[in-house]
Amino acid sequence: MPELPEVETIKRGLEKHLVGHKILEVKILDLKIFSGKKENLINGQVLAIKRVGKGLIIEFTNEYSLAIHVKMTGQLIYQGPKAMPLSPKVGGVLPNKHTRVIFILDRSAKLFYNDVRRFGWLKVILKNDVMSLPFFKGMGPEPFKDLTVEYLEKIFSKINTPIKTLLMDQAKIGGIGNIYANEALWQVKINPKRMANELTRSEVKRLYKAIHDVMEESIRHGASSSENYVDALGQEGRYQEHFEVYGRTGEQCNRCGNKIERIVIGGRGTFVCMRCQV
DNA sequence: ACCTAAACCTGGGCGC
DNA sequence: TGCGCCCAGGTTTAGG
Repeated sequence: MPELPEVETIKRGLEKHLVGHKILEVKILDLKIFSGKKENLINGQVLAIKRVGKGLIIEFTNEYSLAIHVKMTGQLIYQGPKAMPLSPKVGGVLPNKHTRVIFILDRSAKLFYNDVRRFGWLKVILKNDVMSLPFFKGMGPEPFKDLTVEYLEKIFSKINTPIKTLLMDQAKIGGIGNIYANEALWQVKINPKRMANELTRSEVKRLYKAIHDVMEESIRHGASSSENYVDALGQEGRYQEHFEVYGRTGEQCNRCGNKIERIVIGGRGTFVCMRCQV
């Protein structure tokens, strides 16, 4: 699922390829996922790309921004004039049947938004209003930015919910989703069912480091394409090859050899080694 | 206020 | 072959 490392990788790709382009035309193929006036983007030049949690913001030289959330199955793919082979997850050719928006750019380039499940959204909005969107407004501190051990100790101590559920709560911590919550907890041998307020100081400290470690490693490997994630050029990441627990039900734990189990916490699939995660 | 669970979607995998 | 069912899950919304 696109979480911080996946969205960060898309962001870096767009910074490299999309910045400087001008939008000539916007073709909206699915009204459900697009809001705001597309006219406000026409002839706008892309100035900067920002990421807030799992959300993206494309800023233009005029007073507008395009806020984007790809949710689970959204893909944002840039195609320059020289076509480059795309991952099979994109279907090889664009547009495909899941293409929801096509941005026609100057210099014979295009930007496609594909989304199988149609949960994602794109909003044209005044720059000054972006952070007042409910999604951005409620975002908690983020790894690699303003998240600190002291903050984690503070919120953990007063929240009575399983640690894994809390890690994925965007209002408390921005950017962590199911993959990295599972992976970080395995790294520090903490059972995802443990209540957040029962963690020791040392566990919180190690968890803080593990969150950064797994995400940094993921970004280094081009993020995770366990589902249909691809980067801004339609290429797959490789971090799924390094998963220790996520999606590995029935396989052996690389640390103790026990079988990885799938349990449900907060209505979400959770992967855990019941022997070494206590 | 705090916590849980359903709803939103579609395609893929499974059992029959 | 095909039908029905379950599952994936980030965020919002509704309910306890």
